[in-house]
Amino acid sequence: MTTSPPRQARAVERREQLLDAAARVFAQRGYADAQMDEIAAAADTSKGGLYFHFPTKEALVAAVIGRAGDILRRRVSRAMNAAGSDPVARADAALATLIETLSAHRSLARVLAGETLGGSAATRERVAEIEDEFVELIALELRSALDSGRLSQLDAPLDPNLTARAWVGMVQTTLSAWAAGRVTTPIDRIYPELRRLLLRSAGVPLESIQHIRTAKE
Amino acid sequence: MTTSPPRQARAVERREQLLDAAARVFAQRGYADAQMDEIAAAADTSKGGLYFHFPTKEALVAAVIGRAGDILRRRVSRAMNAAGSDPVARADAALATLIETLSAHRSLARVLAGETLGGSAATRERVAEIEDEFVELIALELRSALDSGRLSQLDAPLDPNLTARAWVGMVQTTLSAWAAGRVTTPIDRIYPELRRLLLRSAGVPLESIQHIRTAKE
DNA sequence: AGAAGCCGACCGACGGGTCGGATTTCTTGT
DNA sequence: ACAAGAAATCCGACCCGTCGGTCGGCTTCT
Repeated sequence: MTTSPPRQARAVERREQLLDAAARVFAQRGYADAQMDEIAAAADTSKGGLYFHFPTKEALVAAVIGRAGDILRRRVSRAMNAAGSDPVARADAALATLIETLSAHRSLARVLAGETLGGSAATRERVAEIEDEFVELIALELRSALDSGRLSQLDAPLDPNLTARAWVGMVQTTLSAWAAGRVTTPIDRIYPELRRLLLRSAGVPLESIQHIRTAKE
Repeated sequence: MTTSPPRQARAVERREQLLDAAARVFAQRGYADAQMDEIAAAADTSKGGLYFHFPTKEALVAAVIGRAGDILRRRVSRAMNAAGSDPVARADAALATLIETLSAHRSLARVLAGETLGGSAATRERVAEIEDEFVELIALELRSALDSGRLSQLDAPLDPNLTARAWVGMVQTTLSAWAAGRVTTPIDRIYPELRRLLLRSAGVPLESIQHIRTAKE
């Protein structure tokens, strides 16, 4: 997929540094305005050095996006599993972790928010896929929550996929606006607010909403 | 088309045609991949002709985005005013109109969804501003709904701005996924679902949710 | 020594933008 | 009505700056 299988620890580490720098530059300039020279400079190397690790610019964004997705996915699923088996608690953990992670690494948030768009159609596709993965992840929990009967008091059964998508959109848009500085509310006030909105929209009884898990990095 | 139309009107009309073509191409190719030659061809003209009406590519996207925003804003506010003074009904009308309009003109949806990103930072800024305008529009209704006491039974007062932003995000993400074909649910099933989610998240009593306004252009 | 990693001057396609004219549309004088 | 001319609109070959990408050689590890 990349230039060569990086077996040496050193190469892996360097690669990671390059990805960090690339993520920063992409996040702040956007794909089109980010030039390979600039990324190389940001990583204290040269264009040649950069091209030793990544064959094309396209491949570089792909790697950046892929890694961002991996990081998020890994953290979120770990948190969900740690949260036990209650679907609501699991969904809650997912939300909290998402907010934690994205707020701690703004560049990650911006990369996923579309700053990397503008590349090829394939790039846009990749970002959309990651979004879809999260939708699927949430939809799964929703379905099992529905089965467990915790939200059964609703007038009509909700569509798990649509609801999950709407939730993801809510969180993504809000955090992206926050990352861009368009929302001045501090994150620790954003979290409970979003949490209430989400749970309430799904018809989770208010009692279950009381306990607020404190973010822990 | 046969006789001589008013002088200025002709230019305006042509400009409109060019914007239509540009919107289509931008929507389907994205900003970077859309070349001026292609847009010109899509409008049955030449690059020179295109440049007669728009000084730069940047200005062209700006115009496309601006018009998209104007169209949406105009339709939505008209629908809201037609809906009377009840905040919930007004918000509902806004949602319905948004969905109607965007689903009827996919290119409009994709332009606003970020297919035009990848240009300069100014372009991204412009799209964000339009989003902000809608957030403000909704937040206004929310505040007056709060004042009217229709959602007062909640445990804690909700933040109008944050809630409005979340709503906009919900709708935008869902419709954008729909426009890209990532959601197969037909729009007429998306609408009531979103509607329920939104209203419920704000704590609107279920009784008020019964009446579903049928889309009418 | 040999390989892995790195450098940076250089190349060349690509596409935004220009420009001198062609063509159409409107105005005006008769 | 008609022609002359002016103004508006359009055409497309060409220009040229901008990066993504290459490559031969240099440096640093094993």
